[in-house]
Amino acid sequence: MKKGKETTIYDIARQLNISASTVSRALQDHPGVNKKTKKMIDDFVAQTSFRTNPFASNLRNKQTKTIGVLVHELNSNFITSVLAGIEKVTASEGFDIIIAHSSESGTREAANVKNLFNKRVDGLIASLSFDTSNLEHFQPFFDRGVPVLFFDRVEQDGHKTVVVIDNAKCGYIATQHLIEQGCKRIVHVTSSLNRNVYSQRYKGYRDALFDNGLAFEEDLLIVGDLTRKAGAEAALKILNMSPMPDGAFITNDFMAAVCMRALREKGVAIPNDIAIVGFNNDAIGELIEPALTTINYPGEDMGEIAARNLINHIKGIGNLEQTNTIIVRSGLVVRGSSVRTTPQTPD
Amino acid sequence: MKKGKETTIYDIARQLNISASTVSRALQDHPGVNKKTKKMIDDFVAQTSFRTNPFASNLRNKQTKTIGVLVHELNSNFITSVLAGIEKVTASEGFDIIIAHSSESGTREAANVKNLFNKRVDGLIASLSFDTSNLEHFQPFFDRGVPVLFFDRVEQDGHKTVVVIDNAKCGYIATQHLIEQGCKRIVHVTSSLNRNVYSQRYKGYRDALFDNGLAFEEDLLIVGDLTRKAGAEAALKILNMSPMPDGAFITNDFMAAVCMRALREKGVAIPNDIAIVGFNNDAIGELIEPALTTINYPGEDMGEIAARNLINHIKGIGNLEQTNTIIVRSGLVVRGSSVRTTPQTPD
DNA sequence: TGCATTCTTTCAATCGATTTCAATAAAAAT
DNA sequence: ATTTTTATTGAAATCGATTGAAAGAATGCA
Repeated sequence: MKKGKETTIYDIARQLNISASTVSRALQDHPGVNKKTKKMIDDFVAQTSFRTNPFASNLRNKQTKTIGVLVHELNSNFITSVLAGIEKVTASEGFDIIIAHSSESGTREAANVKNLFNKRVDGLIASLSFDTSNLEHFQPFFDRGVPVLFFDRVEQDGHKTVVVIDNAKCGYIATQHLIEQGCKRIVHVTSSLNRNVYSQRYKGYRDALFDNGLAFEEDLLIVGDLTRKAGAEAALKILNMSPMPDGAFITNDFMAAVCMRALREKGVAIPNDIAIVGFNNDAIGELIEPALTTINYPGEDMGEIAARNLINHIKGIGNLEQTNTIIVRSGLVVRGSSVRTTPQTPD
Repeated sequence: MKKGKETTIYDIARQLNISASTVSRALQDHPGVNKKTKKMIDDFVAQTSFRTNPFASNLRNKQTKTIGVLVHELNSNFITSVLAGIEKVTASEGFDIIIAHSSESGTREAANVKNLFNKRVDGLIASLSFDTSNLEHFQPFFDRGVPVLFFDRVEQDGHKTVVVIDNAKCGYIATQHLIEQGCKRIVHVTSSLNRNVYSQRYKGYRDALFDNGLAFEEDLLIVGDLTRKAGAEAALKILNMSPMPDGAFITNDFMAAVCMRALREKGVAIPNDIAIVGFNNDAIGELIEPALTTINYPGEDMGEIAARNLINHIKGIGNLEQTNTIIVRSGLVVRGSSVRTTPQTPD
């Protein structure tokens, strides 16, 4: 049984005394094949272990039926949800996905992009790494007309098709919510403001402060990466502020959880001393104490929408170049970490 | 710039007035090519946008440089770590991975296996779904001699190559630890005992009880799936037991976290009323209160080891058929959820 | 100088599926 | 009965890279 020759359409043709062309056509349900002939071929194929050779076929067709997915990191709830969404659509359309992750490094991202290009994916879905500053490395795709669709972490130049949530609005809602809980001094813990997601949330935060007549202070902005260490440092900074802030909008649930734990260990009461809102609606939010108020960020939907649009473009239904920005709905999920249980003392 | 013709080695050959064979050999660093010729070709290629056509190449070589990864679910910290480990190795070896997930369904698993087979992956790394009861659907791989390596969730028939941790030992250690903390009635919350990982952990649990002279009672075994709902139900069962157990070994950190939260909401003190040990060392364990004692389960290492062995087999270095079982080290991580802070009253 | 040896390069076949064009057979129309 | 359509099928070229065998060029040796 080991490593025998693969059956090919020629083998089938020979054994049925017909030509390979007919076999090929029959297998593709080409209309111009006699029903009886097709049945004969189908029956025969069902008995043998024939599997079509995708390389021969791709070589002719110049289509790979594969799309590349480039993400900044695999170890996050959000990303795996997106992948699940993408997978759902691609699988049903008979496309494979090749997943590459950049570990937040622009260099690795560029290498991955090049690799996916060489593998001749029919399209690309990408979320940019932390320190990606331009899209030069995507140029081969653009030049060759291979569709690229960005999601979540995107460039804000407005010339590319992107699938995002309204980060500014979410930032605004989160901050507004804290203000409504009586918070007057709200810190914002976030990451590199060069990335659209973070700069937009920051913008929303600033706008909400402004609209409510609250002053913004530089000190209230804490920028770090998204590691556990950064979360702990943020907590430390918050503790050392005086007066201590009474609210925190943290750009990521994991960071928020780390922060909360550190603060609580120092005896800070949440939400009464400081109310907290996270971002992402990760599973973790419901398991920590108090449960975390957060922005629901529909990863699976984003994945589905991205994949659907890309595949439609590839298939010639719809056109990515017409669609510029697809905004996925998102919203606030209120839980214990932000809802004050005792009345606030006025200043 | 759009969709121009791809450059091929024939184009290169024509423009340099040499034959395509020479170009092909030069690009593969074949020794029998004159240094000057090679340099000329390399220089030329560097200027053009040539990229080799992997389909033509695969068609000849009958190698896809792709390995399939079949997992039961994407939405877990453990699995993404495994994927990261696999990706690390495969990327450095120039292999692509195609990821498929079965959503814990045996039917989808079979469909995915078939698909990966048709895509002609050079090898397969798989973790079985929940309700997979036999390996029939892998038969095409076995028949054709395509290497398959199972990890974590495996069949226990001993004829396949597997990468696992010593689940029985881990179950034993976890239980022993609880006993050393003074626990006398220890529940075990787990999942389908048809899966090796859970049955082995259960075995370890039983052995530890036995070795310490503690009786096992059917009631102390709670079997469910790994959802949040199942976690909440388990907590309810525990609450309704009388006398209430004083220890819990839960097969998964997420479930443990859900359980803990539910118990605490009912006023149960952890670890003093009930000490808890989880399994997996997910990030969540350090963020909940109290922090969760757990078994460290090195996903990334398993991924790396699996990929390394598979690729070595494919490359003819080493042979999977000689290696039967690879056991990855693992161990207990003690945190607050299991360490009693007040002395236990004797019975 | 003549012949053997080593280096390079080319020729041509191959991998397997697809598709254009032509050929044949069968059915329909005149 | 003959011509025109229509339905099926087949022959052969094509996609692009690879490789064994053969030819050609360059070098060594007597």
